[in-house]
Amino acid sequence: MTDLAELEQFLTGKGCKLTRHRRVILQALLDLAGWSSAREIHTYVLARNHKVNFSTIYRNLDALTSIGLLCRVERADAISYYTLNQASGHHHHLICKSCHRISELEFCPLTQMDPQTLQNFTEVECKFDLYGFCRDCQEKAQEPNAD
Amino acid sequence: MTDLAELEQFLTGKGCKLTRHRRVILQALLDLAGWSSAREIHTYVLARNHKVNFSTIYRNLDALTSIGLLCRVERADAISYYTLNQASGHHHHLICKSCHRISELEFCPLTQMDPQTLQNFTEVECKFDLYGFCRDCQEKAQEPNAD
DNA sequence: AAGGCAAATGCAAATGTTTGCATTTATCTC
DNA sequence: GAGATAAATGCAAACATTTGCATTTGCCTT
Repeated sequence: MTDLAELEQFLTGKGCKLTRHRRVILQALLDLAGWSSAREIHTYVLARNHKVNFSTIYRNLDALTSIGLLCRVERADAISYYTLNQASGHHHHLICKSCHRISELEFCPLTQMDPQTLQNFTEVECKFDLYGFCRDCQEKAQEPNAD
Repeated sequence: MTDLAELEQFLTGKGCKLTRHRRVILQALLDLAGWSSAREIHTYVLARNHKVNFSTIYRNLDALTSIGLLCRVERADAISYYTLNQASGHHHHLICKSCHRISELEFCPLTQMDPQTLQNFTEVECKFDLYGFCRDCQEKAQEPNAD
């Protein structure tokens, strides 16, 4: 989904109301075109003269994530980042602990697990992410005067 | 490790100082014998007349976790719980979204992954936990007058 | 035992995020 | 289109947790 009308249709199809704020937030996510924090999105919509409360941003990012419109990732510094979900569906992430670059992982551990190991738990959600140092950050760390 | 002396030896072996507070916190973890939150541990040590600051609790739980003495799990309600690490080594968890019961998983996705999918990331840490409803909570949800 | 140094601590303030509650808004039904 | 209803919002306060900085403490060397 790459245009506003399509996103809005998906939203109403899920029984969500189409508010002015939601439209502005979705447009921000389209414009920012990548991973953004709640703060960045808030700053962006304020700069476009839309007065929106911070908690409204959070509540909407949450709502949009639970209907599958957004993808949420928590970086190593504990700040959450959001992006419009590409068609690829359920997936996980590999996140750099230094530059915070996020890349996708096709692999989902839940599909590899023997059902009996789940001990009859139902509606199982899989929280899985890998944190390491990407190639660029390893190289930087080896330079003589690197920080 | 099930007694204080053994824990203390492990601590100093890792180059950590053996402070009064650390001893008290370790004893609390031994006494509480299961999963406890920072708040619960703080309350427990205060009740035993040891005045310890909250941030000291957090800093120590963090330090003890990074040297492998404790195991930390974040519940679905975003509160972190800690317990003394049993000998079993690296593992992950299955956590009930309703009663917050925590059970162990032998399975670690990182060991199942093709190295090339890690895109040359180094020092890769695996954050993996499953959240669902345990058998007991499913049954309770089906009772006519359940909440 | 005395002195020095790094690690640990107390305190207060800040972090990102969530929540309770009164008010507003979008959408549905007539 | 008017009115009803549930969802969405603004605001302020709360949440668990972290951090900066000055002070204290444990431990190593002499």
